[in-house]
Amino acid sequence: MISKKTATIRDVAHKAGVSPGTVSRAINKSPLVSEETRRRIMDVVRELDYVPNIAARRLSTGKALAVVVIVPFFTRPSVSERLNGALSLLSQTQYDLIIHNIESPEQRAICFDTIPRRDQADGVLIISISPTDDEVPKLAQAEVPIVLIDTSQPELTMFPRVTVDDVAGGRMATEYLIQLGHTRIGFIGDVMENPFNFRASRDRYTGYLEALGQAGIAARQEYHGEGEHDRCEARRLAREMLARPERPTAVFASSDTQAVGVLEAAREMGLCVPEDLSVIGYDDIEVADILGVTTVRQLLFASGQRGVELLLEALENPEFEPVHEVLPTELVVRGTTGPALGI
Amino acid sequence: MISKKTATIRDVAHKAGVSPGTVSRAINKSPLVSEETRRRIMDVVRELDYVPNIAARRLSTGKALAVVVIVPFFTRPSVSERLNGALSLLSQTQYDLIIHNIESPEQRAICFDTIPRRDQADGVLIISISPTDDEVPKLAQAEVPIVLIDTSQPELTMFPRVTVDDVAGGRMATEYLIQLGHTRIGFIGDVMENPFNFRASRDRYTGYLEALGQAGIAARQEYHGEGEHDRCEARRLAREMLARPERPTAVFASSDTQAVGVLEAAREMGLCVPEDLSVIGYDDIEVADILGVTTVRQLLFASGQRGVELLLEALENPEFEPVHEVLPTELVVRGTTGPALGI
DNA sequence: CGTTTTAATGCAACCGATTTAATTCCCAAT
DNA sequence: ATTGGGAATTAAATCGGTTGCATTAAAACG
Repeated sequence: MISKKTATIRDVAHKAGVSPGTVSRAINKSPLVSEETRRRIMDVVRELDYVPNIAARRLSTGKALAVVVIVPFFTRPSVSERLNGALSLLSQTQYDLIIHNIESPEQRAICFDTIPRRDQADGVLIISISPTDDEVPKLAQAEVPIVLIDTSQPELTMFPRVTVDDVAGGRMATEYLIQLGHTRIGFIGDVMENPFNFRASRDRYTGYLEALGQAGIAARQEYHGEGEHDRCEARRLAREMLARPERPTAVFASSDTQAVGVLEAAREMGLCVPEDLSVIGYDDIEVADILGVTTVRQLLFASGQRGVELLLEALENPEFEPVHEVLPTELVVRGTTGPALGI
Repeated sequence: MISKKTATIRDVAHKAGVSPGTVSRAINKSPLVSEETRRRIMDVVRELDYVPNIAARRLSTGKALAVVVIVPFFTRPSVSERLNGALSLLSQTQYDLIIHNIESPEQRAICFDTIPRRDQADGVLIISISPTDDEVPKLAQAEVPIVLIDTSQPELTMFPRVTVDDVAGGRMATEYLIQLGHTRIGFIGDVMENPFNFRASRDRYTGYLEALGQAGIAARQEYHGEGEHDRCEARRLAREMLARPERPTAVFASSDTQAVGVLEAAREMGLCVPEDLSVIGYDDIEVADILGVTTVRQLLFASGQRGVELLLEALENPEFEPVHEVLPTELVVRGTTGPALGI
C-alpha cells in the first residue's frame, strides 16, 4: 500500500500559496476571504482530496461535533425504534452519533460520570433511563445539554424531556378492560425496584390501580406479577397467575413483549383469547400488529426525533428553556380483548 | 451554574508537583513512573475529578479511538441483533462506537467516501452492505482496516469478513421442503437488483434453484415473488402467488419477516398452515419463535461479535491476514412446515 | 569510594486545526 | 503628499494531550 500521507491544512496552504489560517477561513466560509483566493484554495482542496482532521478541529474549537446517546438494552424493539428516530434526524446534521449501550448498573455509573463533558459530546440524549436521586445533581452540573426521553419523574424540570403519560396509558388500558365488563384483571410488568430505575412499568401499574379504584374494584395481590422484561418470564408469571382458583379474566401487560408471553401461557393452558381471557399490551411494536394484540400505542420513533430536535435547539441556544413534551397515547383495539363472559 | 472549568493535565501536574508528561505516563500505566508518584497523581486526579480530553488525546496519538459501523436500516431485527453483538464487545474496550445508518444510496456514497480516514475512525465495520465493483478499490485504499459482516461476494478477499453461506442456507431450506414431499415450492424474497447491493436474498434464491434442480424440479416463474423487505409487501406477493390456479404447496421466504407476511396471506385466504401450505423463513429472529415458524437459523449476534474481534486483531496487528469466516446455519423445524398432502 | 547502570522525571516538540492580534496593501479623504 | 480606514492576509498563540530525548537521582558494581 503506497499510502501517501493524508493532506493537512498546511499542505493545502503551501500549494495554494497562502497561510493555513486563510485556508481555514476559506473552508469555513468566513467572509474574510476574497472570492478569488477562495476559489484557488478550493481547487487545491479538491486536487489534494483534502478533508479537515476532525480531531484537530474538535480540539481547537472545543466542540465535540458528536452527540452521545445512552440507551439500555438497545435491541428491545421499543428502544431501537426510538433510537432510529433520533438517528434519522441526526444524520442530516454534522453531528456524529455515539452509542452507549447500558446493560449493567456499573456501565450506567461510568456513563453518567464520564460522558457529560464537553470534550466527549456536545449533547447527550438519555433514552428510557431515569436518573436516580443521587445522579440528578451530577447530571444537572453537566457541561453539556442533556435531553431525556421516556423518563417520567415529574421533578426533573431542569432538563428538556419527551415523555409519555404512562399513568394515563395504564389507566386507559385498564378502563377499557373494565368497560368490557371485566372485574378480575391481572397485571404483569417489570420488576419495580430495579437497578436501572426503569419507571415505565411502575407508572403503568399506578394507572392500573387508579382505574380499578375509580371503578370500585379492589386490587388483589394474586393478580399481580413482576419479573424481567422478557417474554419467557412473562409467560411463567402468567401461567402461575392463570392457574389460581379464581383466575383473572383479563390481563394488562405493561409491554407488548410481555403480552406475547401472556398469550403463550394462555395457549399452553388451553385458554381461548379473547373468549376465556382478554389481553392488552403496551407500545404497539410490530409484533402486536402481527399477532393482533390490543395495545396502547405510543409514538416511539417520534419520541427519538423530537428528543434530537430539543437537543439541537439547546445546542444552538444555550439559554434554551427546558421544555417538557408529553406525546399522546392511543388505544389500539385488536383481537385479544373481548367482553367478559359470565362470571 | 458556576462551572469551574474542567481540569487539564497541567492542572493535575501542577497540583501534584510533577510535569504533565509524568501525569500522562501515570494515567496510561507506563512502567516509567514510580509507585509512589503514581499514587500521588491518582489522588489528585480523583480530587480534581480529572478526565483526559479525548479530542486532545486523539490528536496527539493520531488514533481516533473509535470504530464506525455502517449499517442499512438498523431497525431490522437481524441488523440490530448483529449490531448488538458488535456493541457488546466494543463496550469492553476504549473504543467508541459511531453509527452511520444508511437508508439511501446517497448516504451510502458519502459514508464510503469520507469514513475510512484515519482521523474519523481506527476501523470500520460494514454490516450487510456489499460494496459494488466501483467501491471496492476505494475501500481497498482506505487508511484503516475494514471488516465486512454479511457480504457474500467471493472476490472480496482483501477484507476480513464474517459471512454465512446463504446459498447453502437457501438450499437447506428448499431441500427440507422437497424432503417433505413438496414439488410446487414458491419463493418470496427481496428485489434482487437493488441500489444497496444486498445479496443475501439473491444467494438464498440461488440455493433454492440449486435444490430444485438437483431434485429435478423445474423452477416456475409464477412461483417467484420479489419485493421490498417488508411484511406487507411479502403478504401482497404471497396473496398473488397463492391465488393462481395451481398454487404452491410450500413457500420459502428469504427472511422471517417475509415469512410472516406469507403466513398472514395464508390466513386471509383461509389456508391452513401447515396442512394446506408449508412456510419456511430465514434468520430465526424472535418473531419466528413466537409464531413457531420453521426457519434457517443464522448466528446474528455472534456475527457482530466476531466482526469486532477481527477488527480488533487487525488494529493491533497491521499485517493481519484477511480471514474469511463462515458461520454455520441450522435448520430449525417448528410448526409451519409439514408433509405435502395429496397433489 | 568513584563510576557505571538504571530508574524516574522534566523539558520541549508535536499532532492539525482555529482564532486573535498584528501586518500589509490599497484607496479615499484631507 | 500624508494620513486614515478598511479589506485581505499572515504570524503566532492556543486547544490538551503524548512522547522522544535530556537530565537527574539513586542504586549497583568493581
